[in-house]
Amino acid sequence: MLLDVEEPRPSAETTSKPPRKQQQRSVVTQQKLLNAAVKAFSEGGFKGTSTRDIAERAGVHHPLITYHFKNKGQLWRSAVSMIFREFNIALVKAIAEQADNSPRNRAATFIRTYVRFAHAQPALHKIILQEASSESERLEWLIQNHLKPLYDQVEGELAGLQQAGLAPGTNPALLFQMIRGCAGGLLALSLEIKATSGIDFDEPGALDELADMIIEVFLPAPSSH
Amino acid sequence: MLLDVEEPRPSAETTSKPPRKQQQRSVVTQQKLLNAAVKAFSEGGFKGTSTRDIAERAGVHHPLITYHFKNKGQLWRSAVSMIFREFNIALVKAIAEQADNSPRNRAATFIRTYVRFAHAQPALHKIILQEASSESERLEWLIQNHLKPLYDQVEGELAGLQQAGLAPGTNPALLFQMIRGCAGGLLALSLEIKATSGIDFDEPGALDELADMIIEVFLPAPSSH
DNA sequence: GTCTATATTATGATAGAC
DNA sequence: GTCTATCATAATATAGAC
Repeated sequence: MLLDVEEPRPSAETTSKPPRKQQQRSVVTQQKLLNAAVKAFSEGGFKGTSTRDIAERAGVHHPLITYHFKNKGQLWRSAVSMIFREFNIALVKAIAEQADNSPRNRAATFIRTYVRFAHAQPALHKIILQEASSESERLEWLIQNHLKPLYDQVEGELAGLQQAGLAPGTNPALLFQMIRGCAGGLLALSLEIKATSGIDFDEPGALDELADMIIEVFLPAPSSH
Repeated sequence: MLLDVEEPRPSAETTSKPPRKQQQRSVVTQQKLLNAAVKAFSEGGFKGTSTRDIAERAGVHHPLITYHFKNKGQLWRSAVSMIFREFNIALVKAIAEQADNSPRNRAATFIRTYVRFAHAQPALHKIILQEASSESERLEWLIQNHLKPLYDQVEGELAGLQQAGLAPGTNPALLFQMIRGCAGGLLALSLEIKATSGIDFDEPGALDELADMIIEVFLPAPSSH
């Protein structure tokens, strides 16, 4: 059966029907396809990526994409939702684990988490870059389901920081976008940046250097060490 | 005949042969194709853009692409070289026209010029974003022919600013990339940024607000007004 | 310099055997 | 749930008429 990752069917506990064991086996195939799709779409964009390429990367026959995800567009949505879900989990976890829960420290934690995640999963930002280049149904879907909720979540925090004199500028929206561009945006360009300016974000310490500099520049608060 | 935009043949004045009038007429077609290619490639990436689409946008029959540019890859290179040439012209002009030629003012002029150009010609940065997502011959060519020369040109300036205490951080490469990400990177995402955070870079003053904030954040020097 | 026609391959999606 | 075979379309590129 077709499994829609966006709206999973009710679990066996909540239905009177017995669970279908065949679905559980297919989860492996779906995961392989999703991982391959994330990588392929982030590299080639939606139009520039063929379903055959995704199937090859996953080590799966290409008609299985239609079987599990109905079509190319649904596979793309499922793949995008997966990486945003992982990012949100990482973010919630990092915020929960921090000792000092002051506004400035929450912002610093957000930046460090964003930088680390964008390095571990550069597809998060690469896919945004690929899709934001022109109007499309996919871009609208991406904004409405993932980017706008994330922005709304952070905006209030930044405005508070600015009013407290802990962040520069007067436009919190602009401040957020600049931080995002310096964190995720730079990590998405790491291939080019390594070649032009010699910065290798894979080297130990490079990620922390970037995060520290972003914090130094955008949150020039009293020293915390 | 096939005209290579990268290495134009010598002008009629420098050769003993008479000028070919047919070539002069074909320049119009080539220019239409180049303009269409810049737009199409910046929106869909290389793989995601078809030569038929480019020909349609240019209002030209698609076999003419092969005729004028040999193949899709050569058309891409010619289009990219065109926008970088325009950018370099704008940059040289802006630096030459400024009154105060101090290092800090040169940097500020660079930022303002970059922001304005990235808004007028978002393809400059969009094409970089599209290509930097994965390794390819095109990315290597882009780095070697355009990105590395531009970086080398700016690096020394920034290191000087940092040593004079006029710019934050210790890594001039990182500083350059962050400025680039905040300027060109944000303008390339203007569709998404408008939808998520309401910033419209087409509105009067929005570009100056961005440039001012970049200068405020990255060049926190004595006030110049 | 411009056009039509076409060769060849790649792509998204489906049908039906197992 | 998995596979082979296949269809219809779109892609890059070329050949050759005008």
